[in-house]
Amino acid sequence: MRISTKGEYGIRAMLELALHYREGPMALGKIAERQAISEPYLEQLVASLRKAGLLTSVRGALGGYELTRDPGEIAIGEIIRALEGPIAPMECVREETEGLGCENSERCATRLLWRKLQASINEVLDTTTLGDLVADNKRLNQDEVMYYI
Amino acid sequence: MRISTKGEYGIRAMLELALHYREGPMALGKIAERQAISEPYLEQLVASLRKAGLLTSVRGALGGYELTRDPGEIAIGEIIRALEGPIAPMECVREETEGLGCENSERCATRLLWRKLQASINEVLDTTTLGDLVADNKRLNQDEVMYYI
DNA sequence: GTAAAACCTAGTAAATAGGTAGGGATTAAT
DNA sequence: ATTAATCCCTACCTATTTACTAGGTTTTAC
Repeated sequence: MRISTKGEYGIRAMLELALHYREGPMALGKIAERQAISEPYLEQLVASLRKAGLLTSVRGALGGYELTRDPGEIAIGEIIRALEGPIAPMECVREETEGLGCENSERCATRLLWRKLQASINEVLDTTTLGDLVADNKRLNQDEVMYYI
Repeated sequence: MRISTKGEYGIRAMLELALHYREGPMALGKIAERQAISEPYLEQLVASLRKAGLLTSVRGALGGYELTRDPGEIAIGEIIRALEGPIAPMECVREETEGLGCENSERCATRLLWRKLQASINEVLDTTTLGDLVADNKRLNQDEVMYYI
């Protein structure tokens, strides 16, 4: 039950962009530096986020990345799914492959448990937005400084 | 965010024992057969469950395993933790290593998120017991047959 | 004493995680 | 027009974890 560095770095990068929303594109090198993440690695993650429509890029000199929507409109769940795939504690509750692999899934007690767990995780990740993190960060630090893990 | 086969198999094995609670020790071979799990592999998982005090063994011929407590008193979270370690979506919210690794964790907005997620997962896993799964199984199948994933 | 069972340790193949390397394409500034 | 900065893309690599298998020892009912 662990979120990998993909999800972690992705959220940190998106939070960095959220803290500088509407300030024009931010270069990947700057994001990587401020968040102490390997730039070429972050590049791959950002590519997934772009394909998922969560951010857009501006190419060329002075280019960079920016959020496509207001931070308050971007749920953490979207970021996690873009980077780590569907949120499912067990294969049998993954929407894409439902029904496949187990014949009696409709009468399976443990599957009910996994569903409950999945719903609980989704609830947290889909009701929390980048905007919430920005607000929390402001409250915890009283300035623009962002402390990362 | 996946539970591995350790947790899955462990829960299925424990549920099998719960379905036959107070019927005397059940041989590992029988559990493995009924749940279609590799017996030598299950052996290792069961060793962890025994060390965690969730089941006891009876050695020798006619031996086997049985739950140490009533199924209603064994939370799913205990089983998962015994087999997969502490439940923590991120390293920084693992009780054992709190504070280590990150200096500003007390002012970290993303850590708040991980805490919320962790609490949500724990809530489900610690309020659901093997007894609940037994009841669900009975309701879903109206007999002693157990359908597994 | 024999068979059935739990117990224990080591090894191993495949997948996943967490990167690195190196080049190509696009564009602002000069 | 050139340069420098930047995004874009693919391939590769290493360590760890996962999910087992193999082969033995010990205990106990019969």
